[in-house]
Amino acid sequence: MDILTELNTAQREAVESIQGPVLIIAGPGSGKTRVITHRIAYLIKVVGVSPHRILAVTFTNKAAREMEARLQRLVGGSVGDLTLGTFHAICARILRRDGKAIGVDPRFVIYDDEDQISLVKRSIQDVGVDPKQYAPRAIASAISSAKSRMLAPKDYLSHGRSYFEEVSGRVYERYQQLLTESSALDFDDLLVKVVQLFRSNAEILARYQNRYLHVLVDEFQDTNLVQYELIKQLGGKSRNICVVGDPDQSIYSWRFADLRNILSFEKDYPEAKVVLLEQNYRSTKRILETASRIISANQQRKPKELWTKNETGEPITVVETYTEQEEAQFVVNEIERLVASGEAKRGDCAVMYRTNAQSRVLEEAFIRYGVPYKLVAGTRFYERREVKDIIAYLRCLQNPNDNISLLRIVNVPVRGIGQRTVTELSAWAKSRGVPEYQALQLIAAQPELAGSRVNKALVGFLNLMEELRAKSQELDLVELLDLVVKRTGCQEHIMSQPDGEDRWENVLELRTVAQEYKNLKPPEGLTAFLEGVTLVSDVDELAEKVDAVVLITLHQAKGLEFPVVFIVGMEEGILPHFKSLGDSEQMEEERRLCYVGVTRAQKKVYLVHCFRRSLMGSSKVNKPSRFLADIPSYLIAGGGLWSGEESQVASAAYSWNKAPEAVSVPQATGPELKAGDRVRHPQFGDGVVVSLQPAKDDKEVVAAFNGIGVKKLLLSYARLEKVE
DNA sequence: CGAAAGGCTCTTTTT
DNA sequence: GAGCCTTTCG
Repeated sequence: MDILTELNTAQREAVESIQGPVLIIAGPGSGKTRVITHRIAYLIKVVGVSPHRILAVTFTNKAAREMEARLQRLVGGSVGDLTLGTFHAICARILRRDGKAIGVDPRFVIYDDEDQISLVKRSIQDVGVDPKQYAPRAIASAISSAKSRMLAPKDYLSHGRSYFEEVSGRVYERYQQLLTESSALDFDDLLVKVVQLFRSNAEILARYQNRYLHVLVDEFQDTNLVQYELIKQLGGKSRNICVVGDPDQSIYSWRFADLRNILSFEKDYPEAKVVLLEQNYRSTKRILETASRIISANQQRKPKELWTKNETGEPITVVETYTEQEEAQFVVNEIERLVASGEAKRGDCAVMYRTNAQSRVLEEAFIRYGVPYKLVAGTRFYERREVKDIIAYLRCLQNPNDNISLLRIVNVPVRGIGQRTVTELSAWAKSRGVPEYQALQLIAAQPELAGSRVNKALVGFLNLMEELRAKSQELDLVELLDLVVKRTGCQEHIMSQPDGEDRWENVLELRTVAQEYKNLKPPEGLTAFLEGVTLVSDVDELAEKVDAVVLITLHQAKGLEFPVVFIVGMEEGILPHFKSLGDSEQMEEERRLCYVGVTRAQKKVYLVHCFRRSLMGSSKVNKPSRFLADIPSYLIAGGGLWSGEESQVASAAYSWNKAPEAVSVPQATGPELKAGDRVRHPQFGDGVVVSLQPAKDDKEVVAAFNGIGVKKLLLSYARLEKVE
C-alpha cells in the first residue's frame, strides 16, 4: 500500500484513523500537508470513498491548488469533484446555489476590505455620527468581530457596554441594511449566511450533511467561531471530522481566529482521537532549537517536544546594521554572496518582515543591485485603483444594485458628475428607498427631471451602463472587458495620469486573468471572474518558476518553506509590533509570529535588526527585539556577539563590515555612460539613461526602461550594456 | 465641475 | 510617508 509506506508511525495513524473525529496537532515541518493529502488519497484509493463525498478546507487558494496537484500525483489522475477550497470560496459556492432560501440574491457581489470601509463610512453618516470621532476602520473591525461571533445587530446592541459599542451597533444595523440593498455580502457574511442557511433550513443542511462523509480542515488554529460552527454543521451527521493545526502557529487572532476552537473540539467530540506530529523534517537542529527557545517563553501554551534527525546545521546569524537601508543592503549582499559561493540560489532565499511598509526599502535595494526578487503583495494587485475601477464596472453589470461600485465609477473617467450631484443623487435615492441605479432609471423615465444639464450627464451614464449590461449577456468575458474599456474611455483616462503606462499594464494583466474565464457562458464567466478576483490572496499568485528572492510578510509566509530565511526588523516596536507591547496575549502572538518565521527555514536563518529606523517620516532608535534575547549564544554565529538587552552597535557593526568583503567590492566598472545613452538591462530590457550621479565608490544610474518605467541602478551591479 | 494644493490623520498582520 | 479630505482657484 504505497500511500502508507512513506509515512512515519504518527503520520500513518493520522491517515488511517478515518472513523470518527480526529485532532492532529502538527508542529512546523512535521509533514502536515502530506498527512492531509495522503489521508484523502487513502480515503479515495483504499477505502473507496467517492471524492464527491469529501470536503477539504484550506487557508489559502494556493494551498488548495497545491493540495490538488499533490493529490493528483498520489491518486494518479483526476480527483473528481472533491470539494476543496477556502472557507470563503466554499461558502460563496453554497450561497450562489442555495442562498435564495434565506433571501440571498444569487447575483450577490462580494465586498472586500476597501468596499467594506466605504460602506461603513456611509453607514456612519446615515446614522448621524461624526466619522472623525469614530474611525471607520475601528467600527468595521467591531462589526467583523460581532459577525465572527454570529451576533446580529440587535444581539450586538443588547450586549453593548460602552458608548463605542452602542455607536458601532447602530452603524452595524445600517451597514447590514445597505449591504442587503446592494445585494452584497462582505467576507464575514459569506460564512455567517451559510450558518444561518443551515440553521433555518433543515432540508438543505441534510443535503450537505449526507453528501459530506469526510470533512478535513487545515490550519485549524486560525479558524474563528463561525467557521467552527460551519464545520460542526457540515460534519454533523458523519462526525468524520479531521482537523489539523498547531496552536503555536496561531497568528490570526486579530481576524478573530479563536484558539479555543481546539479546546472546544476536544469537548464537543470527546471520542476524538488526538495525534501529535512532533518529528520535524524541514529544519536543522539549530534552527529547530532556536525556534523552540523563542516559543517556549510563551506562558499560555502546552509544551511540545519537537525533534529532528536532520543535521546540526549552521549557527543562526544575528546582525545589527545602522539604518534600514543598510539592513536591506546587508540582505542583498549576503544573498549575492551565497549565490556566488554556490551555497544557495536566489529562489532559495526569502526575506520576511512584520509590516508591508518594510518591503519598500528592501525593494529599492534589490532594484539598485539588479537582483531579481518577487514581492508578495505591496499594493495588492486587485486593490489598485485602475484595476478596481474596471472591476467596479463589471460588478455593476452583474449587479446594478451594487452601490459602492456604482458610486466609485459614476464619474470615472470624469463625465461631468461632480461631488454635489452624487450626494444629491444618493439623498434622492435614499428618500425613495431605492438603490442609486434605480434612482437613475427613475430620473431617465421622467423628461422633466432628465432635462437639466447635470441630469443629462446622469442619464448618459445610465444609458452607457444599460448598453453594457445588455452586452454582458452575450459577450464572453474578454470581449466584455474590452468593450467596457472602449466605451468608457478608461484607456485614455489612465494613460493621461502619472504612471499611466504602468497602470495600463495592470489593466492588461487583468485582461490576461480574464482570459481564463473566456470559455464560460456569458453571465457565468462574469460571476466566476468577480468571485475569483475578490477571494484570491497574494500568496496565491506566488509563481514558482522564476529564480528570484521572495519578499513576504511573516503572516503570508505561514505554510511555506525556504532553505534560507532572513527576518528583518527584529526590533522592539517592529517585531514585536508596538501595538502589542502593552498586552500579554498579543505579545504571545507576536512571539508565535517570530516562531513561524524561524521555522520556515530549512538551512540558514538570519535575524537582522537596525539601530535606527525611520518610521512615518521621523527617525527612531529601536532596541533589539526581546525575542533575540531568548536565543542562547551557543546557537548564534560568532559565539554570542549578541548578549541581550544592550544594543551592540560596535560588535554587530563588525559582522556587518565583514560581510561585504566576500562580495566583489563595488567599483564603478561598467560602460561609460552619459544621459541620453541607450542601454540594455538583463531584466528590464531596453531603456534610456536619464541621469548619472556619483555614489560612494560607484555611480547611480537613473534609467527609463520601455514598458517598465524609471529605475535607479548602481552601475557596477546592474549589468548594463550600452546599445549603439 | 474639476484640477491642484494644502492640511490632516494614522499607520499590523488578510480571507 | 501616504492616503484621504477639504479648500481654493480657474
